[in-house]
Amino acid sequence: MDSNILKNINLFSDLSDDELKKVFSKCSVRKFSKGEMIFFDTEPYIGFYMIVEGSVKIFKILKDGKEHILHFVTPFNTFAEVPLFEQYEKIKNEEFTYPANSMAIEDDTVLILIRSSVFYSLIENNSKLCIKMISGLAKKLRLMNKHIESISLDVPKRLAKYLLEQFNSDTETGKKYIELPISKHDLSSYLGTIDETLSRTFKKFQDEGIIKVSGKKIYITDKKVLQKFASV
Amino acid sequence: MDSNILKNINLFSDLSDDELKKVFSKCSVRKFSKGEMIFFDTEPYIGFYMIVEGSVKIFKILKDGKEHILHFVTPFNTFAEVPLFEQYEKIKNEEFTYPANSMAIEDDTVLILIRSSVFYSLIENNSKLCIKMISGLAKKLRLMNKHIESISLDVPKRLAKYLLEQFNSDTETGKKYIELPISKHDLSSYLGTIDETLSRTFKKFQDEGIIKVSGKKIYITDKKVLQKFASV
DNA sequence: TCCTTAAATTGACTATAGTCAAACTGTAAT
DNA sequence: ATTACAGTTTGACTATAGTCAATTTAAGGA
Repeated sequence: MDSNILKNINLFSDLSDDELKKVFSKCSVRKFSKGEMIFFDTEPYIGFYMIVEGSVKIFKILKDGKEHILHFVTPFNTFAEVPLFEQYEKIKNEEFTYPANSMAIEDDTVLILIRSSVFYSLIENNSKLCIKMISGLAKKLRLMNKHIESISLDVPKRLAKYLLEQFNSDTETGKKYIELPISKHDLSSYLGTIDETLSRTFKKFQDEGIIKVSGKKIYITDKKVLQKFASV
Repeated sequence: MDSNILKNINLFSDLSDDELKKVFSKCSVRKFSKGEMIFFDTEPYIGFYMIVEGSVKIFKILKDGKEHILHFVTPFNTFAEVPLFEQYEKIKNEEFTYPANSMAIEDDTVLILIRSSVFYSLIENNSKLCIKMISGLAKKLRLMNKHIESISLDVPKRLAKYLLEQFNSDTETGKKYIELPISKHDLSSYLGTIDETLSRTFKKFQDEGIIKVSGKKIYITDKKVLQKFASV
């Protein structure tokens, strides 16, 4: 594995080969297996991560032991960049912790760690990189806005929205089904509900002839009605 | 009103006097009265706003007419910067709309509009400004994370958290009460509930001797118990 | 001050989704 | 094939918060 993998990361796509090599020489690459923790919200912040392969969930654990999933992150995206530019001094002094927990949810999840200090020196006089960074954060904000919006809806609406998003983001044309990229348990947590309620909602949709569930494959049999459910 | 007011805006605090004058000459300053709309989520995006005086709410309207408040914005902060660096081409062609609605919630709310093009040219070779921008977005992301986390809690927890945040952010020391900066109706919408439930929750806290409500003044009589309520 | 309107509160009821416990299914390992 | 286990589903019950309607309180204008 060499510095070329960094080219795939959106954030770094404008860097020169020299810069890429320089950055790469200071990065750590690590492979995680399914269920392995990447960081806890109790440990000191040292930098952000990029996903090369696999996927990752970012979550909080509530006092009753329940987890609440904030994001899923997929290849070529970054996570845990939020604290980077906050509390500059505190990060330097290792007084700052990660804002949430993070776990690999697939085997062979390959991550690259960019330490804060490396990124600081890189970004200092590179306004193109800055602007990439801004775009990335803006995109996250947009997603979170959507997430907040949908949380105030009822569970069927939330599920319908999620299914349609997956369906529409699937690039393959003509496909009549989606493959859930995450476990149903993680999906309930992401949708802000519990396994039982999610299960019942799937059943409800199935009974109404809108979808057909077969494991992680969800056949969309009546997109129109699903859209009607999802419409706020 | 001259270009010096821009100095108060966090984002611009590092600009030179010359730069400030240049920016200011291209800005529009407008005063809004309470309840006046600033933009709708249907109109083309032209730029972001800064608050000099007053305050603003950012919200979505659901199909049943209910509004869901995403943020409150207070003086010296910016809002609606999210689309700035997304869809660069689309913004130029005015194909992009504001992502939510925005309304002044106080009389004499003074706003400055920075058009996208002005900001593009300003940020191009100013990495200090870029970094400020990044910090601002990062801060918003952090707040939204908190917001998402709290929405999954029950209403008493959400209210307790909100009251404590207000209480702790109040700089005046020794103050035993907080003054709600927004209407109770807006508060319910922000907390993701409705007026009746908020009212009952205030009453519950009052009956338990934790707070004393008198209009917008909320006396915190038992901070410890309130904290216990808020603890996730 | 009264009058009008908006904001806030209360009660009775309903619906939605969470809890708990049990049963079932599918998959992977022996 | 058998076992073991995690993941999923189902049922009965409960709790939380939303709905609707009515009332009370507060606030702003004439």
